Amino acid sequence: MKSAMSIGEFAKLTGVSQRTLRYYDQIGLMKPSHISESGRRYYTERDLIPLQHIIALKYLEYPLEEIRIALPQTTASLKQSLALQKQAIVSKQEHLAQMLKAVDYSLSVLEMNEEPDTQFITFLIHSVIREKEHLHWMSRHFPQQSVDFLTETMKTRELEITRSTAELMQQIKRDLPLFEPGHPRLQEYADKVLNMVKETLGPDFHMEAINPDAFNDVPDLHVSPFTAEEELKLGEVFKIYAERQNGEE
Amino acid sequence: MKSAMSIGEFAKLTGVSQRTLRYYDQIGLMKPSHISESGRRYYTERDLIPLQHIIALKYLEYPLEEIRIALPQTTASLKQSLALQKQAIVSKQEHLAQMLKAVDYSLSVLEMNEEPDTQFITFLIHSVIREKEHLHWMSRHFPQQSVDFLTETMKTRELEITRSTAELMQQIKRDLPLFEPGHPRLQEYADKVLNMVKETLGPDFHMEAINPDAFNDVPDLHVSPFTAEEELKLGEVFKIYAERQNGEE
DNA sequence: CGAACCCTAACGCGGCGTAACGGTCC
DNA sequence: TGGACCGTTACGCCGCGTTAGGGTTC
Repeated sequence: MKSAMSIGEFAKLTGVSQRTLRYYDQIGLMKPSHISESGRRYYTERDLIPLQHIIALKYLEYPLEEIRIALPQTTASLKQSLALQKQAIVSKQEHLAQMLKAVDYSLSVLEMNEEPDTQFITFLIHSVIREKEHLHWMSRHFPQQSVDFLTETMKTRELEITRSTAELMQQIKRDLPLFEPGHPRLQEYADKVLNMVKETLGPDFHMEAINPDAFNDVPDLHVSPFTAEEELKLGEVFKIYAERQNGEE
Repeated sequence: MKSAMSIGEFAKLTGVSQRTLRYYDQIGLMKPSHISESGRRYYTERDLIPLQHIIALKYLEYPLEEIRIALPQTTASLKQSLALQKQAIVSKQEHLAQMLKAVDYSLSVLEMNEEPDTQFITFLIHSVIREKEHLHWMSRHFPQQSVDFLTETMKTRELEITRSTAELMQQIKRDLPLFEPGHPRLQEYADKVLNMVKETLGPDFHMEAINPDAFNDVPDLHVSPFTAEEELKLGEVFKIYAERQNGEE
């Protein structure tokens, strides 16, 4: 029975640093079994148990203050506290899943082309950040049918759709300054955009059904893949596209 | 064009606090477009773009210092940096999955019985913390066949096995002080334990094949569901069990 | 006696929140 | 002129790591 250890020995035995042990002593979380007259801390095997408790709860990311409270707790409150902690873990997992999605989008766009735009990456990440708000906004302003269609589509084809949308936007950004709004190249892009919209929102979706006021209400203000100038020119492109469509019919 | 905003207006517009904007100014991460003679900060719409970049990278949990470096970066290094960030996210996810497992074990044990033991919960959490080391230790000292069997079993029946193991240990802890080592109740427990071992390590596993020295090498020292006294008494129980087995055959 | 250990005190980290106290704008 | 805004300065948070400077043990 090696009953009394110095702080150094105890630290080696447990893998907890001397500084940490002194800190736990200081905040009253765990005091050593004995303290000599000269102030030296001596630990025994009995100190292992509370320390292992602390390590276990720290692993679950309890703050030290909570650990102090939780250590001498009853079953009921322990259960409750663990349930809370579980909730916290789950929401962190959700957060991480979102982050992972954002990174994956960004990486797949970066791999796609030579000269990517940081603004574009930013846009992608923001579209993940604001995903929930966007959906909420849509369910306020778009027909329920379209929202359902989108949710369904996203479940299975999210990465694919994000990628091709991103690719299309990049092409538009590249060619927009090179051609007139009426040029076949840009008109083709307009057509592609509308097809993508139909693909994601369903064939029954029509832009005309949306109240234009809805767009004054868009949540993530000012985060767009396009500059103000680009958006203006794009507006012209779509105007011409609409006119030609009406003319043909 | 409302081009110049005070810090208050800009904060409302972007949802970023005044304190944060001043802090970003202070550390040179993002300075306002203009500063008046009296020292007031004025922001314009142009300031939105770098701020959105910052928000996006913060979302990916980049530290501010990295953001400052990353903002004017080339494609190649941006890609590399994102790949690193992805790695970090994935390992955090793994960590969270482990935490979740630990909490779930603990909760399922707490739900199982009336009078649970904090030491027992601690043991469960530590068994998750040390999972990898345990497996590594086993692959050094146990036959490969048994390790493979265990890995396979765990893939499908982990929670179930953990639960029943926990239940058995709790029963043992409860009855151990009440009976003599040779008592049928305790002998039955010994039998159950050996059956559980066979169930998880495979029917071909035999304790005698293991070098006793292996147990001087166990990684998570001193974290056991039993006290030293309990372990001693348990030793006697198993000794008697082994003698009776040999006698019968 | 000296090396190896121990002690306390104090700063630093990151990203702000939150006073406290005073100047500036309309 | 007064109230709403703005400014700087500085402490606090959390869980220690990391000196710095000195005492104790064998």
